[in-house]
Amino acid sequence: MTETDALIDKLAPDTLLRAIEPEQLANLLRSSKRRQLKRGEMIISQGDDVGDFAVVLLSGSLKISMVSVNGREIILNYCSPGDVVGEIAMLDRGPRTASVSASEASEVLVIPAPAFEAAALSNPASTLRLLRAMASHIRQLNLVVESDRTFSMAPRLARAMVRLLDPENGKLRHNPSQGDLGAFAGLARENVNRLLSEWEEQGIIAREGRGLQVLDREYMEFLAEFGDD
Amino acid sequence: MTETDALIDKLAPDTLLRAIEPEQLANLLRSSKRRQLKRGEMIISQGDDVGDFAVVLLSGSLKISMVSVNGREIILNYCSPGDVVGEIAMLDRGPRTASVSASEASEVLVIPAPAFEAAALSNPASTLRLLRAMASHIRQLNLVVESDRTFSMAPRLARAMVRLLDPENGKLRHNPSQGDLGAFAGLARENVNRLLSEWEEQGIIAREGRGLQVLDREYMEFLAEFGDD
DNA sequence: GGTGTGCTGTGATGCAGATCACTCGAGCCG
DNA sequence: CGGCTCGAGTGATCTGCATCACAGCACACC
Repeated sequence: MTETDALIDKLAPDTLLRAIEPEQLANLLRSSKRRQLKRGEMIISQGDDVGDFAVVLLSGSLKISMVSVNGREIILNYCSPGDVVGEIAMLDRGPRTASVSASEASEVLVIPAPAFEAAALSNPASTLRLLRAMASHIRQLNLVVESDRTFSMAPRLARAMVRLLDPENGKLRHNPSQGDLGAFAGLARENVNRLLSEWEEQGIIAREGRGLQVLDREYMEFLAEFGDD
Repeated sequence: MTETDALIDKLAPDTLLRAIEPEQLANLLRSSKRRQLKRGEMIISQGDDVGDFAVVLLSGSLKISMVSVNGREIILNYCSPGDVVGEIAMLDRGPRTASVSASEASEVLVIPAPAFEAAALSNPASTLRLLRAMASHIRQLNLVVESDRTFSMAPRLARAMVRLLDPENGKLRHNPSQGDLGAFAGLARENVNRLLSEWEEQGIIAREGRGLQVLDREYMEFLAEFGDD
């Protein structure tokens, strides 16, 4: 338990858990379970029809994805430590419409609905933080719809890459494969490949084995914002 | 003021405003302004960089849309009385990334951010209602991304029409033109036309002037859920 | 060593759906 | 009234991107 406390202390300062009063937090930790996930392991499966818990990522990285009826995988988002997942089905009491799995070995906190709600509502600061996080999520999704509908491949991929970009070092977080990038940005793996090759040739990105490095961030962000028409 | 009270009483029983305690509600009404909108009039414009108010629709119907850089209009959603709009930019304090306009003569309540937050947070029931509404919104958007990416025209249009369907009478709410339907479902107006003609021929829908009536709802919902592959 | 299994790289082909280019009818108004 | 704008309807064309069909490569596991 104290290790968890330690972990939480290490989280980014603006995460939901950090906004909860110490005593409420202790409460929440008491009723939650920590769980270790191996790479690829699922914590939430699309189709489960009771979503009575939420998950907070403590360390590692999670992938939120859904498989549509025709069998194609869509990666909705990646998560970093401090992020909350699974709140949607928990809050609106609907079925799980997406899966969550570990994209690398991870540690999570599994919080039962009542404990989560109690903690989130326990003080206005944490409630507002949750509301703001959900608001940003909606804004983000609106942008995804916009680019899916009106952008061509290149700017769509650029937008996906900017979303994954680590501002610190210009590398992509979560180390997605080309296939993953395709599922995230909404284009075929083959075309991801072609675009990356092209960008590498132009010196916009560099590839070192599995990882991608964005060299010309200006250009990338321009493309992500305005397309190439 | 009392007229507004009367209006609110007439709203569907499960709207956000109805979940607020009477005294808080009175408070909120005091600091808010009612406003009449003519058909087409805008209440929120994409690009405004302060979003310090939210809007509750009292009567009429609103259209939430955005224009992407390449000039195409995307209709994100339609709203019915009782719905809240503009909370996203208000909550996360970002710029307005979408516009809201009246798709018919409407009456709205314009609520300043502080009053809105105070009211929403004033009791757990209203907070939870707001959280749930936002959760459903996110779920809905995930489905939109799914269909945009993996469905062909017909099921995409079907999904859009099901979203607009009034379960009472099988008609479409908000009377969208074919162009609107296209912007809502993500396909070209010409193709909306072709699909509607086809469906009319097959007796799945009927057209009476501007309005659309869904005759075979089973079929429509099947298409919307499973596509046609 | 051999034989998976997963990711990458690249050409050739096909097609769904956007776009273009119209016509036609229905208000609406100066 | 003629001229306007706005929506519906419908063919012909064009093209971006998915799909198919490979080949090469690293790394694991027996």
